[in-house]
Amino acid sequence: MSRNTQAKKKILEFIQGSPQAVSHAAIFGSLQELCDRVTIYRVLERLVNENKIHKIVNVDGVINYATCHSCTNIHYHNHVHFSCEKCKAITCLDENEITFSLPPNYLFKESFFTVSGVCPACN
Amino acid sequence: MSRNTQAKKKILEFIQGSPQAVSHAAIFGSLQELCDRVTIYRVLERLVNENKIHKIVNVDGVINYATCHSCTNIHYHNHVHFSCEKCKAITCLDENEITFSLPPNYLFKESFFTVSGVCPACN
DNA sequence: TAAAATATTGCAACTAAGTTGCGTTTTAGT
DNA sequence: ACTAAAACGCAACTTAGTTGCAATATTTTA
Repeated sequence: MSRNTQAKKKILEFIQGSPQAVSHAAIFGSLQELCDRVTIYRVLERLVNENKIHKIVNVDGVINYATCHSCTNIHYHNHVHFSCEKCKAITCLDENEITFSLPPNYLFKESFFTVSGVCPACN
Repeated sequence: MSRNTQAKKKILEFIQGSPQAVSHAAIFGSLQELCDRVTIYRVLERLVNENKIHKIVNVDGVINYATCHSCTNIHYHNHVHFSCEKCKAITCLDENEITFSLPPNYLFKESFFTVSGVCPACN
């Protein structure tokens, strides 16, 4: 059973308090003295397994994390994530629901839709 | 001006001859004695800049490369890439054209649409 | 076609992201 | 408060990708 530790609480609060998706490096940078960097990786893994947060793979390959706003048990993150080239912010464009269909005999598990460019704040 | 070297020719041939997107590691594994691994990274960068190939960021964050089938000058890879959990193959589902619209004041540059799951061969 | 200019390569060393093993500490249930 | 299991810290490791620089290969042009 998963335990509600100090590190887990603080990390989840940090992600929930952020308007953007955050990377491991960003969490470690902000919560420096909270815990070891390995613990952050392990907490993030637990939070993903518990459906509290979800992963977003950035265009450079770095994994970022954001809270699930509208997910119950079934994860269906079929909205667009926007990655700004200038300020590096990764935001969820929830208004953009994407629909697509897989060809026959494909089994769906997860989807990642990321668009890169420049966000309004940097434009 | 870009030169057409041995390494570049062979690497492009290899990518063109592959039915799937390939990673740096896969290229290095197959073309072992062709050149240094750093050269592969640099050749891939050049091929991307010349619009001969395009990048696909896999769900695990590893970057893969595939040839551009239907691109002229403007890159618009708005089709779905499928990443198989079992055989690890990354294929282009060209039949799935995705349409979406960005909110006002967003500048579009690139898009990455990846779906993970199990492909027909492994299912 | 030989020389000069410059793009490309190999090597070694480096960074950044993420993982693993293991002994110790903390948490939750009784 | 006791105990078992979960979580932690630390150190070491892997994998992906980058950088600087001297040596080599490709093009250009004379």
